[in-house]
Amino acid sequence: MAITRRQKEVIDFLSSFTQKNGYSPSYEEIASGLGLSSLATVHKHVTNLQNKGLLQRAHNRSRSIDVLPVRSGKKGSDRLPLMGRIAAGQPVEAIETAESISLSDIIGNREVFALEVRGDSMRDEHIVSGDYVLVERTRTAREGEIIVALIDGADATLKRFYREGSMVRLQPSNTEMSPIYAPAANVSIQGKVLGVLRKYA
Amino acid sequence: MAITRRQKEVIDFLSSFTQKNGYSPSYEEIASGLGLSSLATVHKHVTNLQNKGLLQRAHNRSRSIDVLPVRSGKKGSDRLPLMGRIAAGQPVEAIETAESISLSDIIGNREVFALEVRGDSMRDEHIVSGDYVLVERTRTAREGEIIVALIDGADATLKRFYREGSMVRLQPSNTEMSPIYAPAANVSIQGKVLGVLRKYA
DNA sequence: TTGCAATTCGCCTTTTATTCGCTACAATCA
DNA sequence: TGATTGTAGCGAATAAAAGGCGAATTGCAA
Repeated sequence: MAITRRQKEVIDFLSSFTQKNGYSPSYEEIASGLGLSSLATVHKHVTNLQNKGLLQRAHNRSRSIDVLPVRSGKKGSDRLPLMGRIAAGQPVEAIETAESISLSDIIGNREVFALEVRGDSMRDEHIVSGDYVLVERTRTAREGEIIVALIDGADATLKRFYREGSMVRLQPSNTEMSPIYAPAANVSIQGKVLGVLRKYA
Repeated sequence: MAITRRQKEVIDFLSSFTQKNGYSPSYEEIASGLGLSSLATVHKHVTNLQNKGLLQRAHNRSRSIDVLPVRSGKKGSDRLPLMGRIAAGQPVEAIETAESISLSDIIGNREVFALEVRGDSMRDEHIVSGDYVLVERTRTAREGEIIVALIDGADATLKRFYREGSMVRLQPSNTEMSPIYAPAANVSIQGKVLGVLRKYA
């Protein structure tokens, strides 16, 4: 069952609102959150999404919308069977499914968010424009880790982190680019990169 | 669970009062804590919340309210908030959570498996040893798609796919490597790559 | 048994959800 | 091609919860 771009926006708004406030939004709040002026439109969206099984709702009850946990496709969830290593000389279908992999293997219990990458500063690291980096929200980092840093409270960038006395060196992984040196006090670490996700069109 | 804004305020008051004093508040204390003037209103709130299973209470007993632990179960959701684009010149924490991303966005309802990549044949494509490619199981491919192919029933490789008459060209993305030419009949397509997942230690 | 807290009742206002009729667009199908 | 279906949107009218009140009543517990 297909989901439209707009419907995904609705779902995302619902879950982020509920996450933040501890209760679900009223239709009016949904409307203003999505830039709609008619409650009828909101109602239609919610009804459609309910019919698609993506959320639950009690009839005529205020703020009764529940976004259902991950809509798992036909089989299983977001967990993929790991079929083995490539170039192993065997037909892929012949390999027994022994392991599996999913985002949970990267996330663990940490607080993680995603960022879409723009620019080439980590190209030699094979992180390129359009990729999503999976970032654990943390304030500290160890030598050489890839981090998301905020410099002078203004520019967010993706770099490798090195400490040099009271200064910090933020090293791009691109031979054509120069490292950034800044006082440690001016660099605010937003998180460190746990993984990368890329989606081909 | 469906909960309204006011109900959450009530719950929050109850748990913080109980936390602070070691005993639950009387209805009068609840009323003054929430700015209410009628105990009937308090009673209605408490009754509603009890019906929703959020707290317990003994009938007609003073200060007998117990706030039940919230079954959160928030972990396990493989869906990550997408906070924005990096290098956009804005503090990451300032960006509103509007979208999200998860493996489902790549998988859809296709049949997908993962393969761990060995070797450098797609290095220029920024797919490197240790990455996991997410592969849709399919028998056909279009010009230029990245596929998993089995050559002569023996070697599974990751290459870009091009048709050239009755032959097939499998093109590595590595300037140091040469393409493989093979009769179409000897090449068995195992699937095509939808995405890449990388996990840092 | 008596006092204080909890419960119940009817009634009111505000908030929220639902429904109706209408336009427009895009994709699909015969 | 034209017809049909599904998504997306508007505003207005209606109905139902949710939230609130004061007063009367009940029921533990000292």
